[in-house]
Amino acid sequence: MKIASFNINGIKARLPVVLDWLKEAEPDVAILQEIKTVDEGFPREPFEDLGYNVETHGQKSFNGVALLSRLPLEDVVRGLPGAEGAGREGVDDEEARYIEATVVGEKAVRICGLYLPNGNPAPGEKYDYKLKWIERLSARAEELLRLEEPFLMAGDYNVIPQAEDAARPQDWVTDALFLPETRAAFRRLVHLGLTEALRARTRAHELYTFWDFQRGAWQRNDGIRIDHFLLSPQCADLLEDCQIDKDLRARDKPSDHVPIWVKLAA
DNA sequence: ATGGTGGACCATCCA
Repeated sequence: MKIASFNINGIKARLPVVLDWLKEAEPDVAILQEIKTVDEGFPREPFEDLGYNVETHGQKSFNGVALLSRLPLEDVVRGLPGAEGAGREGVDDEEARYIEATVVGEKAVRICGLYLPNGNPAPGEKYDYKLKWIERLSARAEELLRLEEPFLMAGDYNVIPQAEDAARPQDWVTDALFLPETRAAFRRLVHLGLTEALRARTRAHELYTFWDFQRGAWQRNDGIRIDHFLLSPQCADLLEDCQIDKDLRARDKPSDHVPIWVKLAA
């Protein structure tokens, strides 16, 4: 089973790119972030025409996540638990950033798709919200780990785990994506017992998933690795491959992110 | 210190 994650930065602007990618990459499951539309505004038909079931958790203009799957998506849950009092002043979790569903192939895999808050500027309300969001995600991971079944949490974490995951780490030292407190929170999540799929497959450097639209970041390969797959132990046992589709960034009207995918024996 | 680009959408917010 091939499962891909892609922050598409707006489905309305990215529809041709995403459809072309699906036809080429042929993932069984696609986890999308930043659809930037309400559920009713998501163009379901072109994806259904490619054989995908579609589940969305959207909002107007910002954020929004979706799951596409050739196999049925079962037990869909929208939103990350524990939003009570976790939001910024007056915001809470109207921010649509999380969706879960189960896909049953040879084995059942629980798929958690997430768009973790950016958190800038830090310090501030937005950064507090980001750190709380990671703690809520960790609490959900602990719940799922108790089941001792295959699950994965994938998406745009907005976390640069280590200096080697940025072309210019010195440019990010005061940024919410790379602050020590951010990296420590991400490390605590992983250390609950999850496996970071890409690093389980390679220690190679210059493996990035995001290049800013500004300052010619792509042309200078000034990238960062912030899109991740975290696997439960039972899921990690099924891991066959994990790669980044870097070439998507060079196309017309690209997203600022590129897809990352895993292959599971499931 | 600022503005550089891009998306959603129409006055700015977010990244």
